[in-house]
Amino acid sequence: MSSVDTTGDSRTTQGDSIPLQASVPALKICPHNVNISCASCRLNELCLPIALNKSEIHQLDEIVERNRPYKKGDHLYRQSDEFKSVYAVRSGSFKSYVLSDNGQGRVTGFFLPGEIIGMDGIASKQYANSTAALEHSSICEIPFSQLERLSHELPNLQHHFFAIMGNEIAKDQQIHTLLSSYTAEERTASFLLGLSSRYSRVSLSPTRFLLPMTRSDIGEYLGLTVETVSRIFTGLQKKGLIEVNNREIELLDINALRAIVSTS
Amino acid sequence: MSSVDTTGDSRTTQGDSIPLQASVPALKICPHNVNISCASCRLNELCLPIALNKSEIHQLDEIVERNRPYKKGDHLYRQSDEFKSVYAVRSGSFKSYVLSDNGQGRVTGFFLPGEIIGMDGIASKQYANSTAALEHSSICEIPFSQLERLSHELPNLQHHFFAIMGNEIAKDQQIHTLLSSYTAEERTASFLLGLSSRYSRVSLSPTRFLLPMTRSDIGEYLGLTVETVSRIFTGLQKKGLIEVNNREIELLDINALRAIVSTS
DNA sequence: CGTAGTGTTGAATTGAATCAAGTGTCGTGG
DNA sequence: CCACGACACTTGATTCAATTCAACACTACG
Repeated sequence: MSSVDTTGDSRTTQGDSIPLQASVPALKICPHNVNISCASCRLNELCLPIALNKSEIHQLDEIVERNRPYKKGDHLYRQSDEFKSVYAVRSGSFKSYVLSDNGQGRVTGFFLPGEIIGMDGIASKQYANSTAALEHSSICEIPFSQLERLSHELPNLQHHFFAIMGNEIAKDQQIHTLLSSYTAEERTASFLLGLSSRYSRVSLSPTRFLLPMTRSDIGEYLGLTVETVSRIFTGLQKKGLIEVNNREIELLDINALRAIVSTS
Repeated sequence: MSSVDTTGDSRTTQGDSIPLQASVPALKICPHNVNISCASCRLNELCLPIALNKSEIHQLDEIVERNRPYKKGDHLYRQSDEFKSVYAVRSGSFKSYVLSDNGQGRVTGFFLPGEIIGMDGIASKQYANSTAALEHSSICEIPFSQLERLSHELPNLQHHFFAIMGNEIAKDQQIHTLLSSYTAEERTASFLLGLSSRYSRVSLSPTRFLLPMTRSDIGEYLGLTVETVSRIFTGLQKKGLIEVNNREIELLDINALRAIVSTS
């Protein structure tokens, strides 16, 4: 299942007209290589293998399926599909969303390298949302029944997966607080700071990165309209806290952004 | 630990001046009995023991600590306390909340009998919120390290606890959608319907129950002010969809409430 | 019996949504 | 390589849902 092409970095620079990635540390993680193992994966310190020893990692490797890369817009799964696997992002990014009755979507999450997708399907045995690639991306698919079996054998893995799920729960509750009491500017600042720390987690710049999602995605995620997100961005720019050019963003004053968030 | 008093039902009717519980099926689950086992617990079909066989339930019983009942306002734990246990509500109800920097609280969840509290602390090893009893309540405390150990031994328990956590994740994401795109009326209707199905899950009336929380708690949970919650309640009452008397509520037209929710 | 907490209602204000009109950007096919 | 069309983004003017401010009623408890 996986001696596909290597696809390489054909699209690393997709979307920048300015020669940006030449002057600064990489703005992207790229290797969409399918012939990689957990043991050699650059993300193994923050993904599932964390806390596993060599032989355990090898066992994990056995159950991980590395599919061919996903193009922008390709779906990992759709709402109500039978739950089968969780997915670890290896490169690129994804968004999860639900379609409300009136047809318009609401984004429930964004996923960057090293993060786990699909845990919302565990209980009901079907996915509660749809998940699509925001750019050319690659994925490790982990069939859940096998993950359960292996967790049973490896207490470290069980412990770690409990922790991953607990982390998801804690994160979701922070968002609950964010949405229930923060203003548009506070939400947006918090969102940018969140992205910042997630990028720095995978050794990318915490102050300069490309937004893989549209303003509309951000708005749907934060409970705001596109227009408001746009206005807040230009507002923050005018205050000198950030610098936005299209999808490229630089956080000029992290502390001031933090101050905005903790106002609430 | 746990041959404390039995405390009984001293306060089952706390809060109702109208002789309500005489005329309808019990509005409350009451036994705050500490001398109960998972095997004999009325909630064992929906709490942790689900899917366990007799001998497995017995093993679970061994690690569960049944503390003395909690009075209204008593805390299970506080924000930043070291994470040690998860808790299953046996009777009564609880709320989780965080205090924002400016001092005012934000409710992150309500917990009814059979539901599990404290999973937000698993990843970071400390609780992300404080949790307090909303009324006289009783709890089963399950030390997490022991739950992990036992989960390792009992695949059924591991499977079920993954499901419980997955369910929490799915539920949190529904709230994300609720908060990011529903109007005040839609949120409130959805909240009432949610309570309704959770009460019916523990064999209480799905159409007539006592709200254990204040309007202010509801507002903080739904991202609304007290005044708005109050206005929405009276609005729904005027439309004939519900009947509210203080903390006592009756859902007169569930379908109409559902229609409000799915408008969005 | 009085006081603190809880809940209701009204009037004024406001933050974000909506409506509307544009500009900018990207990918496609000629 | 350029032109075209679709989509993404911005900005302004107006509207509206919910908050805020304010006053008051009810309830529960020591």
